[in-house]
Amino acid sequence: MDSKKATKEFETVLANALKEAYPDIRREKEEIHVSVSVPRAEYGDLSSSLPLGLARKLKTNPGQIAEALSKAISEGSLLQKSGIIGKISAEGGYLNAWIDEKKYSERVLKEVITKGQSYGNSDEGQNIRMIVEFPSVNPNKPWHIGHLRNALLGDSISNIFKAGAFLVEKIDYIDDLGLQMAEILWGMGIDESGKDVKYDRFLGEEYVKANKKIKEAGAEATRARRIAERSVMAQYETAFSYGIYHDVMIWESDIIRNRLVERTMELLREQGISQEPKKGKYAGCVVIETEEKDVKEGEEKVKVFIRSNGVATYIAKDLAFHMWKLGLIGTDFLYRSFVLQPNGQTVFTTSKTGEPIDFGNANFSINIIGSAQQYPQKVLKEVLDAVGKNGYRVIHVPYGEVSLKEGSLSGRKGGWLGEERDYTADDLLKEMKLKTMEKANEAGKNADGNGGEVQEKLALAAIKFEFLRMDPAKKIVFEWERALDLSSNSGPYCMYMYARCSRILEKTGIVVESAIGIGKHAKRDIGFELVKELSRAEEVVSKARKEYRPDIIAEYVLRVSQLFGKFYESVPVLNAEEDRKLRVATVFATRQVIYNMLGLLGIKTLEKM
RNA sequence: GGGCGUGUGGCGCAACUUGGAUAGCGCAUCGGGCUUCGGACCCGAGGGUUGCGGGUUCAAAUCCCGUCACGCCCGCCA
Repeated sequence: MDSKKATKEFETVLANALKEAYPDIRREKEEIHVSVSVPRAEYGDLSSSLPLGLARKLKTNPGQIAEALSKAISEGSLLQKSGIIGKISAEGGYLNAWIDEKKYSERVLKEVITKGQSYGNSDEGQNIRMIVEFPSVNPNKPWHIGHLRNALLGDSISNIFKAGAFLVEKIDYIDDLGLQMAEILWGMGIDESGKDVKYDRFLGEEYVKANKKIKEAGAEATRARRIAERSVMAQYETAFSYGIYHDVMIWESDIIRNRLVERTMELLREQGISQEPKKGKYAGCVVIETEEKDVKEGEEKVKVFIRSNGVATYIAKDLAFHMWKLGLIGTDFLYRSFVLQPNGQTVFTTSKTGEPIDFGNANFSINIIGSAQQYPQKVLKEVLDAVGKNGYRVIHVPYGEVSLKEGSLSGRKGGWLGEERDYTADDLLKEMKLKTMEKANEAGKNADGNGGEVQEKLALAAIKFEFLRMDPAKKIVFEWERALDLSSNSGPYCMYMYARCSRILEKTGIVVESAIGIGKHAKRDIGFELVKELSRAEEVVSKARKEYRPDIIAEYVLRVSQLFGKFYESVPVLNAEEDRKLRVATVFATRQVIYNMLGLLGIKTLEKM
């Protein structure tokens, strides 16, 4: 019994009433559908503004139309006995529907209890294969809080799609060839001979040489890879501490070594998508014309894919990567285990030696990439569109930058380096643990009775909830004071409500399954409000999936928790006289919904805290 | 110059895609509530011309046009 069914029933009644009362008027199902909403409690459980919409057409005032429809419903006995809508009334141009509390409560609670951990899931994905790419941090620095936001979004969106029966592959792209890696090697002491030539020229030459060497799997490339792998291993320690896991990492050096770029460019040339200007500014490059005009130059704007020195640009490598993701180009990638993750699953990596595994070949890819990269992502989509009319299969989920009051977190400038504590994912977790510990001591609880596990989970919940509860599009200005504020709008708050549910259930001794069918009074109280909210889970998760927005789920689980908080204070469960079993079932279902929804955010619950 | 995003009580956010009845939540402020299932809780109060100006509509935070502010992007970089 999800909320959609109640809405649907109401819509059918409305459609039939319309047919009865105004046979000449035609309204699309969709129109009736959008007129239905959830009003304030005093106006019932569902409300339709249909009469307001018809007023103009019928040249009658909305109140009369509502009355006429209401009359048609009662006289035509349009409310079915087996249905869950018990009453409909007309008021101020609206038609309001009241749900039968007892029937609805029983059906909703039964469904939650029966489905358990899969409540809220759907099968809309039909086992479609998809990729979520995140966070693809360069292997030359620790994850800062901006990378963390990316990773948390990617992880949660993966969960949300898995809950929709999609086959999700979590991929991390490791750029071990970029300038940043070169800079590191440089810093670590590359031969600086050649100082007699112009410095920029020397640098450029070295860069070309480095790219060549990598193709040949030369010594420097091996060294770069070794350093990068060590760095990624360290970054993954951070990921693991946050419960973030991947399926496979794709290394840029392996994309180059497997000649994916060349093969992609060949394909583009064959299809006449790319051009090779013989003269002018782009002589010697391989370029693709874009749809827009370059205002400054007054000529066609082009994107360079292969530079005149023969080296592929970022966009070319990214295109090749996506051709692979979508199975548009063959691959000889070999994989080996990178490390066994704490969740028991191995994360694989592309490698020079290993075995072929069936990664990639996805129907679509969701890329969690900062909104600053919307332009290159758009170009990528356009080119993919031209190649195989498949551009729509790349979905860019842009998220707002995380910055500091004093400026950016730039890796290059070291903005992530703080004075006392860094703005890294590691330090944030450390600080949050201290904070939850402090809070526990204030409340007189034994803070580290479980070897710090409780504080660890609470700290993770606080951080994850804080980062996921707002629309990804919004940018975040990070401040320690606010980040460490454990207010009521938080992960720990939801966990607290969950723990309270657990506590009650521990004491009831009722077999929950038997609670069904025994609700006698199911009054229109806060408990019913709660049940109605619980019924929305699938609808909510589905919306979050459609919009790539975990914040919708955070908002929902917070609402459920708040309603439970009120329920808990005002309605006795253990000492209930009439509705004890129904209330126990409500508690059980609430606990399940909080568990499932927090799970989608990557947050683990605690039985006691 | 062009593109994208954001703008909602002092602060942080929700509602905008699909226009509906009194714009929700938290923090902060003020005032209440532990003999009852866990106080990391609950109840109440004050605080809003939804950046600004037009338009459409019976009805606009929501749709349209304009405008302002802030951020990001528009390189043979990555």
